[in-house]
This record gives sequence, structure tokens and C-alpha cells, in this order.
Amino acid sequence: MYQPDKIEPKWQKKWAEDGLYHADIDEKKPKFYALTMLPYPSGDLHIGHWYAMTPSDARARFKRLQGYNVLFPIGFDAFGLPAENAAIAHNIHPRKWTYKNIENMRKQLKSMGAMFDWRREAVSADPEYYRWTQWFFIKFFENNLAYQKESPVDFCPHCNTTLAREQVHGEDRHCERCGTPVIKKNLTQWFFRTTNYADELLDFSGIDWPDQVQTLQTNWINRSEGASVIFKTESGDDIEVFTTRPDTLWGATFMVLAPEHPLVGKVTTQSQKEAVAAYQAEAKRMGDIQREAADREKTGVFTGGYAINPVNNEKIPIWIADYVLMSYGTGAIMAVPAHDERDFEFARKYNLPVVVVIQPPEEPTIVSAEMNDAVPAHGEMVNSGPLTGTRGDQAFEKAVECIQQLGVGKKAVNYRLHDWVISRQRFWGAPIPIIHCANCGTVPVPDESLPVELPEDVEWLPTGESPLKLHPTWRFTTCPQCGGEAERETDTMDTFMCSSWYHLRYLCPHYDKYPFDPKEYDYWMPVDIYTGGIEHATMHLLYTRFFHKACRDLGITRGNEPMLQLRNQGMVLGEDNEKMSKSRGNVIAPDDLVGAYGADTVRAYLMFFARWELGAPWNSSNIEGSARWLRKVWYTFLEPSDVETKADEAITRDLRRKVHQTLQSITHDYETLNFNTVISGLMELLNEMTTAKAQGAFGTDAWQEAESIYLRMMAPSCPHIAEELWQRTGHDYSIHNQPWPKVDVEATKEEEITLIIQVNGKLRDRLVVPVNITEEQAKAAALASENVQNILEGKQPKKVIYVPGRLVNIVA
RNA sequence: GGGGCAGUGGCGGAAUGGCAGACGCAAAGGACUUAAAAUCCUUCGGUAUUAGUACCGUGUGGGUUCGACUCCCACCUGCCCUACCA
Repeated sequence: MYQPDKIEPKWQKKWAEDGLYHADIDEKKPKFYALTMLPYPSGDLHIGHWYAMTPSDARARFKRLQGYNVLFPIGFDAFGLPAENAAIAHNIHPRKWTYKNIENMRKQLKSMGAMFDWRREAVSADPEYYRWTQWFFIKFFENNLAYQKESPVDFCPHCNTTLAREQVHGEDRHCERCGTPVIKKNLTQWFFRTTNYADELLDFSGIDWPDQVQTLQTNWINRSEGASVIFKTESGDDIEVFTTRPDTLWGATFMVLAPEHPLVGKVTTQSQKEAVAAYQAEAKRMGDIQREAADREKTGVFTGGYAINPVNNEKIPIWIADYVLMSYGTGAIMAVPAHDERDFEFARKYNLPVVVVIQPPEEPTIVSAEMNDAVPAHGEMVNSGPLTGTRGDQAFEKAVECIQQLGVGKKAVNYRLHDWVISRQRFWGAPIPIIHCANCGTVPVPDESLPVELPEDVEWLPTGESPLKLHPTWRFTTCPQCGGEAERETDTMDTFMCSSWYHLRYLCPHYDKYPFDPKEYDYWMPVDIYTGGIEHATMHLLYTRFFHKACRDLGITRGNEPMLQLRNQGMVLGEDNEKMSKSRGNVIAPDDLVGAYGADTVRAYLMFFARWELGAPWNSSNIEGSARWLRKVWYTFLEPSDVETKADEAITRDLRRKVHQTLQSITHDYETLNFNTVISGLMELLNEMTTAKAQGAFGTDAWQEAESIYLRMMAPSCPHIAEELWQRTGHDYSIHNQPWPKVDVEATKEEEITLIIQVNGKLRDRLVVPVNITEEQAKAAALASENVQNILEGKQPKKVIYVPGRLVNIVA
């Protein structure tokens, strides 16, 4: 009887004792670095982890059987907020909470039976790990890739921390963790110069990443080409704007500043002060709630100030409006109401002038007073001084030339991508290794003093401030340069910093001379396949690419990309077709499933029940099918047949054909990560084998071959039962060290084929014919078919199409 | 508003432009059993038909093609992402 609860722990123990999955440098073998996104140690492994990891494990195991030296490591992204929230709630040190969770999750991870090389486990909260996170920070700092700047940042008043832009969600701009609406706060923050690499990050050549991820990253970076133009104001200040349409400059009839723009105070006249201040206050309040909803009616207030349009010297009013965002471009725009919908809507509402500067030739002249929409985008330039008469496709360049000659602007590229804010006002993260000295300024902690360790004796005060700020001895130190009194930086690093390089730490988690052993790097990098959820497209996956490129330029890493191939799995939803969550009560616990069915069944079901990249809702009764399959494999292979063995040639030939055909398709399906058809292919082959067994094939050479190939095809997906059956059918330990079987192409060939006979594309007959039938014979046979004759009614066919080995289509 | 993904039986899903519904679940009937579990066999898209079989059928409407679930265009629905990006 198949008893997974007996065999699974047994083999897991044996594999661990033998170090079966230890991956060491072996120059004789081609390497394969298979990486799955490292989990956050929340305390409990959920079905989503299984869905991400076990098919990835199957793929890695498949590569191993194919003869690759496969590295498939695991670790924990162990810094972060939940630990700190637990600390505050239960008065327990985040380290204790985190490491207790890790211990539990290790046990759960081991129950998967995955081929993780546990010697290489890396935990980002270990001092021996974050010592190097700090080292990277210093390298970036020393090479002008890290800098400090006062900046308005999104701040969650509940979590009391700064959030990266992508951690702010939804229309109401709430914190991704606790849902509290975020506020803007001016703080001195540490930044990385990700925008230095914006253009390079748009280049995906040489990597095989899903189009969807490429699109998400491209949109996130949002490169736009245009011009920056300086507008002089009556108050004497210059206002810089970015525009993608410098050709419409002559149609700029007013300017709009974001309410937070630093020059608002300067340009506002005495009489407008009150109205402007009121609007700013309202924007600040709204901004946190619903200001950015695009379909809101536009609002704004005149500042009383005027600017000069630099190309035609027209005096144009300066307004403030919340549809202009401080976070994009320069926080100021030139408004061209005739040709921009947003500006048009605003101009009509506040009776601002609309000047048409684009007119398609051969169309009625556009009269601004009669316009209902901002149109058109392209045509011939009118009312545009020296540009008047210019064709639309030349206007951009000519306008840029013009503003350059006037010295009021130049061509410019703008990105939505911002520099990465990496500082967090929290305790449970890698401390930023900087010392602030009154004499020497910001001084990096010397290498020999790393890591800057987090203190153990900490306490959380209700103010929500980081305990590092309040710690009596940790914060105050001496300057490494002048020896004078100095203070440590109390901010810690964004955890995305830790996860930007963990694939390097896996190479040698205990190496103490460098973040990684160069020998290991040379052998294993780059990552050959990276698997994980798509939700990291604009965060982790962008950061890790930036990190790698920055390190490349510092001579630390090589090559342009860290991960050659990326594949994303879908999501397992609850049985109610909703996202799994504790509050909905639709959570499926993998531990329970393993207890009821065994890991192999859970693995098989997760691979079988949906296309991996799409995911699907969980179904409790469908898993019975996978359980039944494994039971059936068990007794089909082990229980002797009650039919006498007879090596009938037709039977063994059919069996071998099916075996090698299946091997062919399953090899392809593993390669392309079509796990569902891997399992269905195995089920189908088992059905064939059952038939063959009933016909007396059990015990024949062909049967032995089928068995041996079957188990090896099954081994990546269901490693325990495959190992057990491999042993019980008399093979040597371990199946996971066997070579992937070779397809016998001769055996896959059919002797007879079913020829499809169509008339006008409709199926009319099926003819079983020899595989080597000639075109003439096939056509003749088709025309001779009774069904065909009945339809043709004696008429001559217009045309007969023959697809060798497949069909004949008669066009009547 | 923009972008992406998806739409095939009661359900999850198969199908290099060439037999639609593989494989599995559920359901129904039967075998085995004192009974249950497990296992095995049969049926299982719709309509018509005693039957062979015929017709219809992959969200909707067009197109390309000898032939379309598959390619192209438009639309509808659902989900996800994004959102005044100057």
C-alpha cells in the first residue's frame, strides 16, 4: 500500500544525510543556477509558497537529470515591518520573533522534498549577511551612487515609516501594509541613483523575460522625450517646465504650478495670498485622500502672478492646480489649452485664453471659441511666429532649435522613475553604516568596523520612533576620521536592498572576505532561471537589475543582467474564487494537505490543476485525482499481474511507442514549464500501461524499460514515490542521480495513421492507412470514400489538398 | 482614461493553422463487498434519430485561408496592473 507518510520522511532524511542535493563547483559539468524568490519569514508557509516553489523545484530537478550541475538555493528575507509590529505588540525582540518563524518555516520547507542545498541558506538579518549589505551601501556611497537629500516622502503615520512610491497603493494612496492613508513629510533621506540607469533598464535585449514584466518596467520608468523650458516671472524667479510638445509653446496661454511648488509663495500676489493658501491647505488634505483621481473635475486658483512666454513675450497668468503633480517633471507646466485636454478643461472652467497653433491643412479653420475639445495633436503650425507654416513632423525639432537659440531651453528627457529612497525610519533593517560628524560630515563606517550591528537591548516607546534613536549607547560614537564625538545614522535600509543581491550571497553565505567568493561567482552566475510572482515587477525585479548594473560599473559583478530567464507563476485562489486571506476564511494550509495526502500528491496537484503562469482557484475534490494517480502508479508497478506474461510483439511495440512518444512530449513540457501537461502525460501513459499489463506485458523487457523511463519522468515532480519505486523495482539509489532517458525515435514512429478526410474543410471520413502512403494513393483513397462520393454527387472536385500524414481536403 | 491577461462541457483544463473537449474532477448506472472505504467497468457538449449517422457548437460580429479555438480587425464580459505622467 502507498503510504506517503512513511516513505516521504524516510527519503528526506536519507537525502539530507547523503548530501544528495549539495551543489559544488564541478568544471566537468555544465552549471545551472535555478533561483526561486526567497520567502519572508512570516511564520507559516502558505499554499502560494508551495505553488511558487515546488514546480520550480521540479524544473530544477529536471535540469539535474539532464546532466546539469544544478544549484537551487533557499533563504529568508528576514528584515522588515511585521517583525517590528510583533515586537511592539508582544514586547518581543524582532530577532527572536523572526528566527523562531524561520525555524518553523525551515521545517515546512523541508516537507516539500525540494532539492534545496541547505548549506547555502542565507538569512538577510544575520550579521554575517548584512555586514555585506552595508559594504555595498558604502561602495555606492563612495562612488556617488548614494546620496542624501531632503525630500517630501510618502510617510505612513500608522507604521511611522517612510514608504517607497510603489508601496503606496490605490486611489486614496494608502500604505500597502496597514491601509492607512499616507501623508507627505519632508525628511532627509538616503537615495540611490537609479535614474542614472533608467535608459539601460529599458533595454531587455539578451534576457528572456515575460513581455508583461518588460511592459510593466517600461511603463514604470516612463521615459519621455521633450524639452525643458525656462519661463521668467514678474517676481523675478525662473520657472522650469518639462514639455513633450515644445512645438506648441506659442499656444501656451497660462502656467500651472503644483500646489506644493516651492515658488508658489514667491509668485503669489498680496490679494491672492488667502485664496492660494486655502487651496494649498485643501490640496494637502485632499492629496492624501483623493486628489489623484483622474476623472475629478479640475480645480485651481490664480496666484495673481504672471510669467513671460519666452517665445512670444506674452504675459501669461500663473495658476496653481492639483492636477499638476510635484512628483513628476518639475512640478510646473506650460498650459496649451488648444491642444491638451487637461489644459483645455481647465481653461474653459476659468475662462482662460485658448490659442490654436496647430491646423491640419485642407480642413476648416479651427476657431478657438467654438472648440469643444482640445484638438488636433498634429497638423501645420499656425500663430507660431517663426514656426508658422512648419509641417507637424518637423515642428518639434524646429521648436527645440528655436528655444535653444533664444537660450530659454533645451532638449530634455524626463522619466517617471525616481531615485530609490532606501532609508527607513525603522529598527529592524540593516543599519545604514554612516557616522555623522560635526567636523567631517557624513563618514562611512570603516570596513573593519562592519557590521554595524543592531543592539539587543532595545525598547519601543509609544512615540513610534525607532529604538535606535533612543538607544543610549548605540547612537553615540566617535568619528572614525577625527575621533571626535559623532552620531550614527539611525535609519536602516529598505529590505529591497537586502534582496537585490541575495542570489550572490547564496553562492557562499559564510564567506567573510567579500560578499561572495569570486570562484563561486565565476562558476554559477548569472542566474539561469528565476521564478516568482509578478507582483515584484516594478520593485524587486527592477531594483535587482539596477543593483547588478551599478555593481558591474564598480567592477564587482560582470555582465549586464543578473537573471537570464524569468518566469512568473499565477496565483492559487480560494475555493470561492477570491484571493486567499485569513479574514475571508478561505485559506488552504499546505501542512494539512501534506498530512492528508503526502507531499508528492500536493506537488502533483499543484502542477496539474492549472497552467502554472495563470493559476486557478483551489478545488478540494480535484486533488483526489492526483492522489488516485499516485496510488495507481504504486500498484501498477508493484503488484504482480494476474495475466500470464507474454511478450507479444504487437503489445510491446505499442507500449514502447507510447513510452517514447510520451518521453518526447514530457521532455519538451518540462523544458517549457508546462507542468500541467507533464502530469497529464504521465497519467495517460499509466492508462496505456494498465492496458498493456492486462494484455500480459508485465515483466517483459518493454515493461521494464517503460517502468524505468516512467519513474525518471516522474522523479522531478514526485521525488519521494519515484525514489521508493525505483528502489523497489530493483534499481540502484538514487533515481535523482540518473541520466534523463533518451528518446528512441524509431520506436515513436507509427506504422499506420488515421487520415482525416475533409470536404470543404468539414470532416467526412477517417481512413486508416499505412504511414508511407503516397500522395496519389491518399487522394485516390479519399475520393473513393463512400461519404465523399455521396457529398460530391458525381461532380468533379475543384482542388484536392494533401497534408502528408494528416489529411486530405477536397474542395468541391 | 491607459496597459496587460483571459473567455472552450456541470467544473479545472488539452489541442506546431488540420479529428475540438486529451488528462482529471464531479455526476449517473453497474461490478466487487454483509456494509463502507478502496478498486474496476460503462455513460457523460447540445439537438434530432431505433441505429448507422446528420446538424449545431470554443464570448459576439466581420476578415484572411482549401481549412480558424488558434492569425488579423472591431466589439462585449471578467480579472489584474496603472492612473491628470505635462
